Amino acid sequence: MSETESGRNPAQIKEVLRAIRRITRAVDIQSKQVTKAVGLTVPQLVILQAIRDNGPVTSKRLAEEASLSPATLVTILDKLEGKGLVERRRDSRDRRAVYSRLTAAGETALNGAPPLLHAAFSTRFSSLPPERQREIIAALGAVAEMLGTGRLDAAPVLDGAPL
Amino acid sequence: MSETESGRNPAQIKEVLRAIRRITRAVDIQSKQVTKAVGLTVPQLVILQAIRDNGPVTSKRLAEEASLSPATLVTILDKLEGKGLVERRRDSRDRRAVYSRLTAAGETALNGAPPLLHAAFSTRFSSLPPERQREIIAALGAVAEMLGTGRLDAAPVLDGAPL
DNA sequence: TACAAATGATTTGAGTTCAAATTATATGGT
DNA sequence: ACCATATAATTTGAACTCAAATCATTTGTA
Repeated sequence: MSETESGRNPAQIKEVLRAIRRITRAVDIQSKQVTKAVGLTVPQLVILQAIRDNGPVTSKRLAEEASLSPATLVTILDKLEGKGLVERRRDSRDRRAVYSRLTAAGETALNGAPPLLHAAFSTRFSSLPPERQREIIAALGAVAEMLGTGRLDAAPVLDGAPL
Repeated sequence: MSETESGRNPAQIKEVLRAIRRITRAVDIQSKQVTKAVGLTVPQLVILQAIRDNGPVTSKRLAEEASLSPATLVTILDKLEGKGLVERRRDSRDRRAVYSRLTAAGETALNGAPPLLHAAFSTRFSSLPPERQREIIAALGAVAEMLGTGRLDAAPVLDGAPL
């Protein structure tokens, strides 16, 4: 079945789509498991981390940081605020902007949180040769790029791993 | 801190997670665009294709084929049946099983459907050297494998190794 | 000054996704 | 035959996701 056609190759494209679906599903399932274990979903943990790592930060920036739409971000922030893990406050200078910061409870929750990707994945991935790890990350990044995510400030992603 | 070789490399893992989020987002956005253009979402199209390619087929098989949970599959099948593109019928021998098939309208809809991944992606991906294409597909597959083979069972994600 | 355009956050509406519980049917063991 | 277990589909409940519309505020321009 190995025809090496140089033009469009729908079969290859289909493979890509298929792999993406498998990855998405695996992540979803993992997310449910984490949720059951810690009471926080993966997106919630991601945002919590982003707030911790960036200090008081606007919603706009958080959305970019986490590759989420503003709409999605707000719903997650609503949940986190509802749980008392995050505090939102309007900037007094520019009253359109809203800054989020962790509460003490938020810090605590984050410290007790599990790794965001399945432990088994971490183990397997870490046991690959560093070179292979870089290849995989580069490939994922390339796919994201080609899919048009480009939009973002793409610079920092490619530290010494040229495609 | 020199954590060069202690095994785990959180930074790399984080890169992977980040890339996956970007891919997921790109696919979501693409899906919305397709929906607006065709009136069918990407998952709906995927299932439609799977039915066409597999003939009358059980829900269980469809779920596996598309890497979706049974629950998700049913809701999509509900939508497709509601639109008159798919027909479900119980097997008379094994009355637990339900077979889906395309209606004439379903065939038509599928013939007019656009490629499932953004045209821009197809162009870019197809213009890569075949070898690079294979590399990327292999990398995606490897990630799916490492994530998915979760084989669940007993993998308590406890011991609070924080991220 | 006044008013339009831009910006930031939010709400609304529709869809997807999963686990867990439920319903219906089949199969295997006693 | 009878009942326990297994299998297939479905329902239920809770999150996530986005685009588009909306509200509030700021900035730029006539």
